[in-house]
This record gives sequence, C-alpha cells and structure tokens, in this order.
Amino acid sequence: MNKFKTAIKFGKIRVLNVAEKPSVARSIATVLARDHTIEETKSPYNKLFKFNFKLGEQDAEMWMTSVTGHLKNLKYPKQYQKWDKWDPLIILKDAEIENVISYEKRFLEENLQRFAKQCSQLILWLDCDREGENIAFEVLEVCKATNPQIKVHRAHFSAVTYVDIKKALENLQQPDENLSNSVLARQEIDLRIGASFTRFQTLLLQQQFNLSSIVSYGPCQIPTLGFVVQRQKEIDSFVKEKFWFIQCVDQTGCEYNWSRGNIFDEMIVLLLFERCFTEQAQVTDVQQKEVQKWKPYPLSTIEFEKLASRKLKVSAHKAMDLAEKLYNRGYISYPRTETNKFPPTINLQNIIRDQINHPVWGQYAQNLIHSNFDQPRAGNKDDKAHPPIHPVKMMSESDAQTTQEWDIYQLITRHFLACCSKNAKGSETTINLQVKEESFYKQGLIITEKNFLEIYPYDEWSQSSVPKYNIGDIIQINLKVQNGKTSPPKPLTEAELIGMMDKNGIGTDATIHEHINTIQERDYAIKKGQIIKPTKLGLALVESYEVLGFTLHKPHLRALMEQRMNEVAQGVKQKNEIVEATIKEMSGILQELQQKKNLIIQTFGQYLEALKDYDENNDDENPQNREPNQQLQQQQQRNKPTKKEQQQQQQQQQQNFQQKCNTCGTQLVEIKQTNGSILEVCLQCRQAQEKSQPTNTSNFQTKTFKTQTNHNNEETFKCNQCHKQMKIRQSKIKNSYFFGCLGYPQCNQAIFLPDSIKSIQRTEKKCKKCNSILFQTEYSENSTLQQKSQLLCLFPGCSEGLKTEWRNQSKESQQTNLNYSKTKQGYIKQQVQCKKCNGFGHLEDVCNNNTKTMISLIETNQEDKKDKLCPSCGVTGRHPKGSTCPMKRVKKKNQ
DNA sequence: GCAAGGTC
Repeated sequence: MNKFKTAIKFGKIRVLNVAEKPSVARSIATVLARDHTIEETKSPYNKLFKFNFKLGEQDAEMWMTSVTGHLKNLKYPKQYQKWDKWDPLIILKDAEIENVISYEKRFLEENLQRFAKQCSQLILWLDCDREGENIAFEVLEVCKATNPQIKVHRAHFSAVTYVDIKKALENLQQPDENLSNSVLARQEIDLRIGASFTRFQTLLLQQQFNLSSIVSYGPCQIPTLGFVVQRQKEIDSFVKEKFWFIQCVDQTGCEYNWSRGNIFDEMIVLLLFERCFTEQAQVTDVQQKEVQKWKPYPLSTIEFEKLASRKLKVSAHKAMDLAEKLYNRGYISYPRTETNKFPPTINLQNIIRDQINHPVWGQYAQNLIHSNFDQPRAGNKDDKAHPPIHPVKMMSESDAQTTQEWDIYQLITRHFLACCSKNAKGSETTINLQVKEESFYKQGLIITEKNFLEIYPYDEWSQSSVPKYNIGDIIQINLKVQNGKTSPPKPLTEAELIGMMDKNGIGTDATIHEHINTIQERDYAIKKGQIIKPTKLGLALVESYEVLGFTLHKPHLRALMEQRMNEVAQGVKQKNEIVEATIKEMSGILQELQQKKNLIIQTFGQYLEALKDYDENNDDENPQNREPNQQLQQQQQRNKPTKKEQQQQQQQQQQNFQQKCNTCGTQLVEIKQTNGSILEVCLQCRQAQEKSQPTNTSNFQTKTFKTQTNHNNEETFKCNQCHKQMKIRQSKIKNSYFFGCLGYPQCNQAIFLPDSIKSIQRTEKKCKKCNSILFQTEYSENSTLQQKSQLLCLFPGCSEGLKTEWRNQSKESQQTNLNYSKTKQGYIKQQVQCKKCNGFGHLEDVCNNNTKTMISLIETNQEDKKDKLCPSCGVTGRHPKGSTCPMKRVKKKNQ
C-alpha cells in the first residue's frame, strides 16, 4: 500500500484497473466489492465496474475494465500485400512490419484512452505469463499516450480469490519489459517465416499442380503435420515379424506369462521349451499387496481436450468451443489453463456444495462433503493465471443446450469430483511359477474400494482373479509353444497428437486444437472418427522436405525458438539479436529452396503422381486393417538416395546372424556356454561348433546334438547329453518303455514314456515338424486316450510328441528307484543334478561341460551385451519392438 | 490470400 501513500494528500484517488478478459475483470470486481456498479462501454463484452476500495490508508475509486487479449497485431504494410510483386526473401528479411491496433479492437483503445484520462493510477491485471506481460505493455502504451502522468503498476496474482487479489495489491510491481520483448520477437519471427515460406510454396506449387488452397507454412502447423505423416509412414513401412513364446496354462485354466516374453527365433523357443518341458510346476512365490489406482490430476486444457477426444469422441476443437460456451454462460471456470493443481486459497468444499442437489451425482457430492473428501493431487504445471478447469454452477441435463454440451459439462464436473475423492484401492496378487529353469508369472487384481471410480467412468481398472496357491505347491500345467505377429503402430488419434504437440512444445494449451484444425483446413490432413491421417498433399509436402534434406516439418525449430525466447525473457539476449539470428538462418533455407525449386516441383510432382489414388483408397473406416500403402512405399523406395547404402546397412544389421550351417545352409544361432565359449548352433541339424573354430564341414561335425538321418534300424535320435544314439528299451521294474542312451553306463540319459504305452515301434516316417523318426505306439485298455493306436513323434520338444505323456528322467533316478513313482512331485524333488555344470539329468562323471544345457543363461560381458545376447535373458535375437526384456523384471524382483 | 498468440 506504500505505493499510494504519496497520493493521500489529494484525498480520494481514481485507479484504472485493466484485466486481460472480461471475466477476470468481473471476478476481481466481485471479489473486492460485492456492491460494485456496472457500466456499458462501446465494446459490448468489456464492461466498466466501479467500486470503492481502501488501498492501505488510501481511499480509492476503482474503475475495473478489460481488454480481450492482444490489442495489437503485427502486419505487413499494404504495399507488401501483392504476393507476386515481392520476392519472398524480401518479405522474410527486409520488409518492414508494423504493430498496430486492429480495427475490431478500436473500441477497446477508445475505452482505455477515455478511462486513463480520468485516472491517476493504472493497475495492470493481465495474466501472469509472457503473453500477458506483452498485453500489459500494449495497454500501458495506450494509457500513457493519453495520460503521460498516469502511474503504472503490475499486479501478480495466481488465482482470482480474495486472498490472492489482496496479496497482489499489497505487492504491486513494475511490468517486465524483457518478458514482453520475448513475445515481440516470437511474433515477428512467426510472421516473417510464415508469410515468406507460405508465399514461396503457394506460388511455386499452386499453379504447377492446379491446387486451389494455400500451401501454407507455419512453425506450428507444419510440425503438427510432421507428426501425422511420421505415423502414417511408420504404418505404411511396417513389416510384420513373427515371434514365439511358451504358453503355460495350469489345471484351473489360468494362463501365465512367460518371463522372457516374446522371442523372435522359433528354434530358440523350441530349445527352451524342450529343456523345460514337464507337466508340473512349482509355485515359488505368491505375493499379495495393497495397490492404489490414482485419481486424476486436476484438469488442464490439454488433458481436457485429450479426454474429450478419447472418451467422448468430441474433437479438441469442438470441445474447446463447447467449453468456452459453458464458461461464458457461467457453468465452468476458465477453460484455457495450463494449471493442474488447485491453489491453496480456493474453496473446494464450496464448489462441491454447489453440486449436492444434482439429480445424478448430488448424493456423491454430499458424501464428499460429509466424510469422503480427499485433497486433490497437485500436478506440476501452473500458469499462475488460471486454476484447473472446474464447475462453478450446477447444470442438469435439461439445462444443457445440446447433448454434447451436457457430455462436456459432465466430464468436467465428474473429473472435479473425482479429484476431490479418494484413490481407488485394490489387492494385487502375483504368482510366480518355476518350470525347471523357466519362470512364469500371473498377476490378479481385486478392487476393494472403488472410491473415485464410482463417479468417474472415464477411467478403468479391470479385475482379474488368480487361483489360490501357496509357496511350494506343485501344480499341473500344460506347456505349449505359441506364436504371434508384431502389429504395426496404431493410427494416430487426435488425443495422441495433442500429447505429442504438448511434449514437443508445439502450440500452447489455447492453440493446440487450432493447429490441428488448420492442417485439416489446409487439406494436409483428414480426420475420421478420432483418427488423423495425412492427405496426399500433406504427404507430398512433408516427403518433399525430407527428400530435399530440410527439417522444416520437425519440432526442433520450435524448440529452438522457445529457447531463444527464454533468453530474451531472462534478459540474457536482446530481442533484435535473436530475431536477426533466426531470420538469417531461415533466409539461408529459403534461398536454398529457391535454388532447388525445379527439384521441389519434380519431387512434389512425383509424390502427387505416386499418391494419385491415395485419398480415395484411404477412405476406409477401419484404418487399422488397411494394408500398407504400396504407392507411398514405392515412391519412398525410388527416393532412397543410395540403394547400396541401404544394402550395406542391412548387411551390417545381419552381421551377427550371417554364419550359416555348412550342411543345410540355415542361419546359425550363437549360444553362450558356462565356460564362456560361444557355440554356433544349427537349429535345423542340431549341430554345433565352437565359434572360434574355422567353419568347415569336418570341424562342424565335432559336436552333434542330433542327427536327422537314421540308417540303423535301432537308431531313433541322438542323446542330448553324450550324442550317442537313444534306443527303445523296456523297463524291467515297470514293464514300461523308455529311450535309453547307448552310452550307458557312462551316460545315464533316459526318456521315459507313459505307462499306458503297451508297445512301441520305430517307423521310417518322419515328423513334418522336426524331421525326427515317427513311432507307432499302442496304448493299453486302461489308457485315458480315446485313440488306442497313434503314429507319434517322440522327440523331446516337438509339439507333436508332446501330445503324449512322456517324461524325461535320468536313468540314475530309475536305477535307484528314488523317484520312479507316480508321485510327480517326487521327480522334481529328486532330480539328479551334476555338480560340475549344475545341469539336470546326468552326473558329473559323464559331464562334458558344454552340454549342460543347450542354452546357458549366464551373465555376458559388456561387448556381448551390446550386440549378441540379451543381457537379461541370454537369448540371441530381439524382443518385440518397444518392449524391454521381461527377464529384467524377474531379476530385479529377485534381487 | 500468409503465422501464432491472446480473446469474445
């Protein structure tokens, strides 16, 4: 209040207060004096509020009025308006620009002039952001021109509440010219670049290709289009890849996730499957914990637009239009806000109380008031000007002018009530299964308290149940190798696009929807439902930039602009410095474009021709099902600068997978062993060699897992422990059959077949899947199998053979009869283990170290981690795009 | 006829 002490001797002073918009002027007047008077002005929306107020010791007559955003607008003088008369380069760097009060704002200028004459003090209540600071200077310039004596003050407020406004009056400051200059710089750069590039593009392309619309360039609209085109190209160029995984379903039908996730190499998965195949699993961990689903953050404009688009299927542009109408009719707070936390001074209880008689959520609001209220979460964004969007007056469905308006009001109010509610609570159970050396997990969720979810249908929390198991339980499982295909990226939704723009600083909360609208008006993009796709014009434009090596469609130019604006705002650089630097850079680009104009016409023409049927073909309702655009692919292919380079790249990428089997030509897979050496394995022939050894046929035969050609009548397949043949044998104890290794007693490997097999005979037929010998099997009468005779592949790991109930067990176990009982639990507990290599199924006296298992899951050194094996799961190859190795999760948990 | 940023 000290600022007004000097005026005391003059008695009552008159103070002109100016806000950025009529609503703020009204709110401040209401907050400071309920008994204010209202006078009309020449501008119908901008009233003049009058009231008396004591500024400290000083009696003041307060005049409170408003503008509507900027008063001034930058423009080129009339002589530059003829496009074909001026070189765009002159428009960009030489033409002068004037900053003038536009015709439609003339009444506001008149108001300010008239009021300023009659006041001795001016308090600027513009929004507390860069643009607000610039508008403050526009206002003070008008006022000072009329009344040079007027004393200027800047009020900083973070919410229009009594506490905040009072505090602002007690801490009046001077407007910040640096902030304002940063806006002037942005305005000039945007106009110069926008006008010059738009003129250049339009004049060059319009006539040549008979285009009716303007081919505009803007530093926000074109990066927006860039995002849309980028997604379309990702979809069009996507090549599906097959992946494999082990499916584990337990006795209750519950399906578990394999800890390794999906793997892109079938044989790797088959090997892992072969190694872990069994019908039992041990429950190694059951964890139950309380979890919460967080209620939403208070609603900012960006989130509001995304929600409206996603959940109500109302476009961001339309949603903002409806929100502004609701705001103007007094139903909701100001809808253009970056803020996602409520100021501490706002009375949330009162806002809830306004809703307690609502026919739909009145009861819920009452419960909040009485007992369930919970302080909203505080986001990390604050524009210091507006609170999050919230209802300010109750509206029932019948009050709404349209269904969409009702939907929007519901969304805002339900969101607000959800913010004031408690988080939802639930109980999450995680079951971990160990199946030999593979682990699987399953998570289940039970919601215990819905809380905010009761009022908030825009969020989901789905429940899923899991069986009740205890640690140590042995359960029956069914393992299968399953496969799937990677899917292309989904078409870009408007909500996603808003998120991308927000993240990259393209546009502001108040303009993002406008840029999305602009690219549609310019015929660069088209929206169907919530999906936004580029048109052929948009594609051709962006592709031309790309092919010619320009990055005009990328977001970094805007980011650089933002960085430079900050430098001016902080006073580190002068406005003219950054304008000149930016214009100089853009002049270079424009000159290059001008020099390459024939190439631009040629490239643009090629794309338009290649895409001539694109817009028509693009007319499907379900874009997800659309096949990749061949025209675009072909054109992209044609424009790939060096085909050779591409091939070299591919070769480089395949470098690690280039070694091929000398016998069958199949690509080899690398397997890291416990002793650190690397085996190159042919997954077709089941042959392996040490990597360091030269690749020749004789060496390659040194270690063989299995051979496909069996000439001896007794041969079946090779032992995966010692590589000698396995032979059908009959157990003397149980009268059942098993495959025994010819290397016995040095090798005790054995594969036991189900008791129900009463006879088994080798045939000359081969399995279509794994090329192993097939066996004719006969089953006893008490077998549960309906078919009593089957031709089967019994090679461990081949899914054909797994339809039977064979069991793989060490001969050692059988001989000592420790575990040859029907109690399957016994097998697991008493499995023999080699002390030398820790492998199962053989003892150390026959261990040859490198055949412990076919895949060794061990830590790799840094170099290997980079290119060869996944460091988490040890598997050569890749996990699906965008996903990390799921083994990481398991490892982390176990730590 | 051109930009982007305020605003009704």
